[in-house]
Amino acid sequence: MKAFEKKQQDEMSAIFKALAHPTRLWMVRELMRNERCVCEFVEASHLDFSTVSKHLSLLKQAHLIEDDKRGKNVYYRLRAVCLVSIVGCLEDHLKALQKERAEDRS
Amino acid sequence: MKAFEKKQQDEMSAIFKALAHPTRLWMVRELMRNERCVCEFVEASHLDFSTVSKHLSLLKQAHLIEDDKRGKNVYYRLRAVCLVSIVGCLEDHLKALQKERAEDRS
DNA sequence: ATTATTATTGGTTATATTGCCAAATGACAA
DNA sequence: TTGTCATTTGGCAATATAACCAATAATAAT
Repeated sequence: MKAFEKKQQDEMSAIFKALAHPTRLWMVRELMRNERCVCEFVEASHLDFSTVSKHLSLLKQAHLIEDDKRGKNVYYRLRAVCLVSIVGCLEDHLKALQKERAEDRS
Repeated sequence: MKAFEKKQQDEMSAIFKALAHPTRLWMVRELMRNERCVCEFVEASHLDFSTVSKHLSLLKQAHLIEDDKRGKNVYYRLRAVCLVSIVGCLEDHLKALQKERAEDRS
């Protein structure tokens, strides 16, 4: 494999790794609806501030979200628009699997 | 969050986790082209047979691929067709990022 | 039947990830 | 300046992951 292909593959698996944690996937899906500040995630998740901040920073490193300091707060929003279609695609896939399982049972 | 939503979210992050390892992502991309038997992956990756087998079994557990024993060999093939568009989507995203970086440098 | 081939499973060790706490930073407010 | 609020960073303990080797299973070939 050529070097730039390898690099792209590693970047892509870093993106998947960022989405691989339930909390981070939840965060991304929240940001698909609207921007949010860190404290809103803290409140909704009952996780420590530091934990939330680290999850967000990991998503940012993967270039999936971006941030923006306004007043006292740091606001995060979606950067990778393609996540919307990716999540939609996988939702359909999971629904199809569930339907298969339901039919197998009957 | 409702229970079935939570379950779906966990299943989805399991899918992302399965794709998060460079070797497994490579495997999926190979299977996007054609079915392959375990020994072909072993040969191409220079990894141990057991390592390859475990990676494949993880992808199978995530319902992304399926297998089929024929003769001496176990053949794996893609099950989740949506992976094709997902990978394509992310390739475009990464290319766009790279272009941005190139423009920032100039 | 015996042996060879292909793949999976179990066990171990090294490394990575996650979560919390405590401490540091940065911006606004008094 | 001093203090306060929102966030980030560093450090630590618990848990999860990945790689290899060895042992086992299943099937094909002799």
